[in-house]
Amino acid sequence: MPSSDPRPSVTPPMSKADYVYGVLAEEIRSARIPGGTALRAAAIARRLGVSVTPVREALRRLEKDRLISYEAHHGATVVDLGDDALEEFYGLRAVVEGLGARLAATRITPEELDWLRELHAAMARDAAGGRLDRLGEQSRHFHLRIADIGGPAFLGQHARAVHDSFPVPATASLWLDPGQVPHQIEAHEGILDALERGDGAAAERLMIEHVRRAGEHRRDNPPTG
Amino acid sequence: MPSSDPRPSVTPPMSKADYVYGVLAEEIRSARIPGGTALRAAAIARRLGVSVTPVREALRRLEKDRLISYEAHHGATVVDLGDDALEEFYGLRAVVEGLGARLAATRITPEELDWLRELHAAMARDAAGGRLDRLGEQSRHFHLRIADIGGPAFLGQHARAVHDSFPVPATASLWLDPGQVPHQIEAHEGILDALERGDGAAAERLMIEHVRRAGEHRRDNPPTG
DNA sequence: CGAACCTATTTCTTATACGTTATAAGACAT
DNA sequence: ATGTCTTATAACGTATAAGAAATAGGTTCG
Repeated sequence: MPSSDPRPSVTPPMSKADYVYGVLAEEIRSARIPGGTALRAAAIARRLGVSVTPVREALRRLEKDRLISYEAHHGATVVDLGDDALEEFYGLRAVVEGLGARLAATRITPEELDWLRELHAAMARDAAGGRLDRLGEQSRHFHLRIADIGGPAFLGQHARAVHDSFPVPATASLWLDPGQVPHQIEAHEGILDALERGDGAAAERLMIEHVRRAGEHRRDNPPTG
Repeated sequence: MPSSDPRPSVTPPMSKADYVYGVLAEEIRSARIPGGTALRAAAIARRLGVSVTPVREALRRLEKDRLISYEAHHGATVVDLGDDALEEFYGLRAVVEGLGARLAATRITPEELDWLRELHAAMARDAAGGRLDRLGEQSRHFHLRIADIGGPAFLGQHARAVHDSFPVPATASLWLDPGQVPHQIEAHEGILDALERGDGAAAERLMIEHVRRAGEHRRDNPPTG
């Protein structure tokens, strides 16, 4: 990955609520905590060595992320979404990130394009070298960066919200399938070319097809776990 | 509005956190609390007669709604979004609700279509009778219901999140402009016809055009506040 | 005169205690 | 024997208070 990621490398001291939120979000998104699991605030507080107050705040945030459902006086439960939701997830990602790509084509700067090209080259190197384990996370950065460029004020954050609101076990990543990786790399390259040409319509179409294809592959190849 | 709204008419006792959240969300979305305002938790707690604990939970939820921004040890600030965000907001709504309409065309039931037709008839009556003040809220139900029908498991909730994540002063509603109302009513009717025909492509196209047009009108007619 | 530092104040952040509600097991009446 | 009511328990919801961090104002040193 390029090193010019603008996020601060020295993170401010994390509050305990942020810490709890980060831990639980990662465990739920990676499906290490499976859907349907009941989350008891007191137990989480004991496990992470904090009181229940920051745990409650973390649970409220996860509820807004649609990763847990909350019922008054009953507790929190990790959401359990079926195949219908999976199809909607990829359909929504397609149109949202497609819009981001279309807008990005008209306002991307050479520096931003270089950053994406660098990231893409790193992915191509990893793919050629068989280092498939990093590709999923790098692809996430690729997609969300384009959405941020196309819609820095509003769209990018919503694209991130959509992207992070669906629990996907790591074993379900398209990028772990050696037969699929070349096609994905090629799709990314086509999108980059469209962005460089300033061809918003093509960028949108290619992004939509790319994400839809990922959804179809995910549907036909359920996670092994 | 039709009376067959499936939500329970007897609402469970609202928690204080829900109460605080509801009050603040309404005040921010209606722009009664303008963008850039600093929100102090203790002051809110005093004003609403609760302690800071439920206030903090409400603020965390509003942060996830992107109605406020939160900075550690500094406090919450009502978001202040510019014209760029406005354009992104309507663009995002267009593609998300367009996808909802496309999916809805293939799975809408006669009962659901009847409900929408009833709502539409009520809007047409109010429009003809000059009762423009209700149209904005009714239109919100119209759009979100279609999204819920098209994507009941996932898409509908995200459409709602997008719709509610942008502060729009009541004075900015398209539906208060008597010159625009007939066009909007006509657009809704065209969408309903496409849904009835099961023509997903047309429903998506019409919904996108409808929302985009609303965004353009909003851009050319800033709120009078 | 300006910049850096210290301190007082304000506000957020967390922990703890108490009240409230849901759930399930057991007793009682039918 | 079954259905309902009672009660015990466990979990959530809220208030309060103590602790931590950031900001502003004044002071001191260069």
